[in-house]
Amino acid sequence: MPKQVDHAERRRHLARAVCRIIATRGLDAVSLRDVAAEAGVSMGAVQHYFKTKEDMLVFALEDVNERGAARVGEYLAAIPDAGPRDTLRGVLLQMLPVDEESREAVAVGLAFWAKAATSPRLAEHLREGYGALRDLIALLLGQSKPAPGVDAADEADALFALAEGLSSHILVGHREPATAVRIIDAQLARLLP
Amino acid sequence: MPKQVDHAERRRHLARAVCRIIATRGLDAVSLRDVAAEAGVSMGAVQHYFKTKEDMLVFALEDVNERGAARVGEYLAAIPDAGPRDTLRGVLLQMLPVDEESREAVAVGLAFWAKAATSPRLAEHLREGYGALRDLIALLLGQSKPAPGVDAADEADALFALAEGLSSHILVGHREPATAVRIIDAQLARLLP
DNA sequence: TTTTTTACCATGCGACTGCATTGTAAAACC
DNA sequence: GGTTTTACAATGCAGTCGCATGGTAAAAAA
Repeated sequence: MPKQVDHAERRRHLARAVCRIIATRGLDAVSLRDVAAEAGVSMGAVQHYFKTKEDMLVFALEDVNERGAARVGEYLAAIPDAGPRDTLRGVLLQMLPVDEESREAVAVGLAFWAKAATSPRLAEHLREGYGALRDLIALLLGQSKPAPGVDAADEADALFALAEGLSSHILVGHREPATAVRIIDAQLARLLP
Repeated sequence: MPKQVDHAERRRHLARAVCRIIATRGLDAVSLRDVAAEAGVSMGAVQHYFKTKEDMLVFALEDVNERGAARVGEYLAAIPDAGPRDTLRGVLLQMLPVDEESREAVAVGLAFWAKAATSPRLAEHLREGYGALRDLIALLLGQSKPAPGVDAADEADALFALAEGLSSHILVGHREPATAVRIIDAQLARLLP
């Protein structure tokens, strides 16, 4: 065998190149050649690590989801003594594209979301990725002593959809992050008086 | 000149073929040849009516937005004596993909929305298209005697983003329309007691 | 040392792309 | 009735695409 190589790490390296291209030039600008160039390897290397282009895209989606989950995990670990309400607020605000990293994550997510409308396979992968986040929101909401008559599951879906919609608006430049923060705070104030 | 032809009508005919392809196979499956086949014309005809592919896509976006606005207009005309609150609810529910027509509109909108993340020109077109709808929501919300402390502009943005997010979830099969209706009703109940 | 396996790289191929070009039939205009 | 203009149709072209193929260098396994 040739020089020992961390297979998974090389794949993540390529996945990040994919995400960078998606965030800057869009999903349909992703070609095997451009990914290779962006990652600084030859095209043969890309083919070596991914059997097909679709495999590469699916892996990139899983990777960006994992990184997003890791970010949320780090955030939660950094505020161990926060109450569920503040934690919930923090998690929701982390979904917004405010810096380059989160902007990229949201752009990639939106691109795949659109593609999932006509691809059941991608839709299933998205459900896996976003399900955990929605469950976390529902859990935190339930722990936050919501106002009477509040259905935790439905309201978690609502908060999730709201944050996603706001993220899209910010991403294309129609709204400012500050507006989204105000809206989310107003919503939390109504849900958790 | 050859047989007199309604130029605008022919363009709309092609635009609808574009939207059908986007809704069933995705935005990147749109090629001039496929559009021609879907519309039942030759490829030369498509080139005759649109100088470039991008022009065709932009026109298709404007057309689907116009049709959406027309639908809302018809809905409003059909319930002339409804109160602003019921009207608001009706408009929001019209944004959800419940039948084939609305599903197509949402799929096309989502596809362009994702593309707008990396295309300022498309982002501007989207803003024009969605701005009127958001203003309508804000107007209806203001007329509905909202609860004290409610910022009509922010809450219109919130309702808009919420309906959009829910629409995406329904579109990819993650949620049922009934869930979205429940969530929107709960939100309206909180805003307009 | 020989063999095998891994990690690439370079190249080529057929399919497809948007777009330009050219041709043609028909109807409005002079 | 000839001319011009419009509405297509057919074809060609350069470029790009995903993917298959074949080769090479290196290191683990024998």
